[in-house]
Amino acid sequence: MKIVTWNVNSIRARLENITDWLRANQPDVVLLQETKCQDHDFPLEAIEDCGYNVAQHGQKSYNGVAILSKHPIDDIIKGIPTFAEDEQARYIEAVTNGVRVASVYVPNGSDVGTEKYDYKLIFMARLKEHLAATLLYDELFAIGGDYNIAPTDDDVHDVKGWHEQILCSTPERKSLRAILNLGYSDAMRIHHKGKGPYSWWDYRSGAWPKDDGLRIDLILLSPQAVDRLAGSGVDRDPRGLEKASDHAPVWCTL
DNA sequence: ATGGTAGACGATCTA
Repeated sequence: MKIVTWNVNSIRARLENITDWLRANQPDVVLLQETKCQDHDFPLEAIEDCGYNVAQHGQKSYNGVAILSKHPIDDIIKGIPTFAEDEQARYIEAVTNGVRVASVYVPNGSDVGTEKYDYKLIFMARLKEHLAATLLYDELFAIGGDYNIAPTDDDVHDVKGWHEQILCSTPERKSLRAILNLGYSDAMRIHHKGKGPYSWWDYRSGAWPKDDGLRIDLILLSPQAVDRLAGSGVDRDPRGLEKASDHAPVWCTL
């Protein structure tokens, strides 16, 4: 069973890239972030024509998350249950093919010390509370998403340039460590040690040709899921295409 | 301290 997380930076602007990739790669489940549309504007037919069921939690202009699955999708939860007051569409969870899956779009945080940064840390604390509670179900559980946090310096091309900057600051990394410390694993790091690979390259300043990237897109797995983990990786190819998202798909197989 | 690019949307905001 192949599970993918992909920040597509607008599903409507990226539709052909996405459907081409779905047809070529045939993953079982795709966890999307930054769909950037309300539910009624989601290109449902085009995705269904690729063979997928859809669960979505969208909003106008910004954010928006979705779950695509070749299997039936049940028990859909929209928003983090421990963060009911959150007005932004950044979390969706469901059960499909016997696996609980979630798509999360963690706030970017803008700059260290800003109001948006505070919101990011609150979001991470609420996410941790929910994941702690869900861990007690002892299920196969995969939480894929754009965490907007590079876990360690190995996940950063330009370590000096990003030192204590947004996406790399110590409080952000601690908030992610706190989730891992509950008992979740960063799937990619089971198979890939050392520097890289990255999952996001800024559109600005020609980051992609220089491979000046960060690994901020992760799939976290419950212990039960890690026991079934077979492989993981980043598919860099879609990042090099015309009209590419600034993020590449990150995958694992159970 | 700023700028660089992209998307939604229709002036800026977010990333």
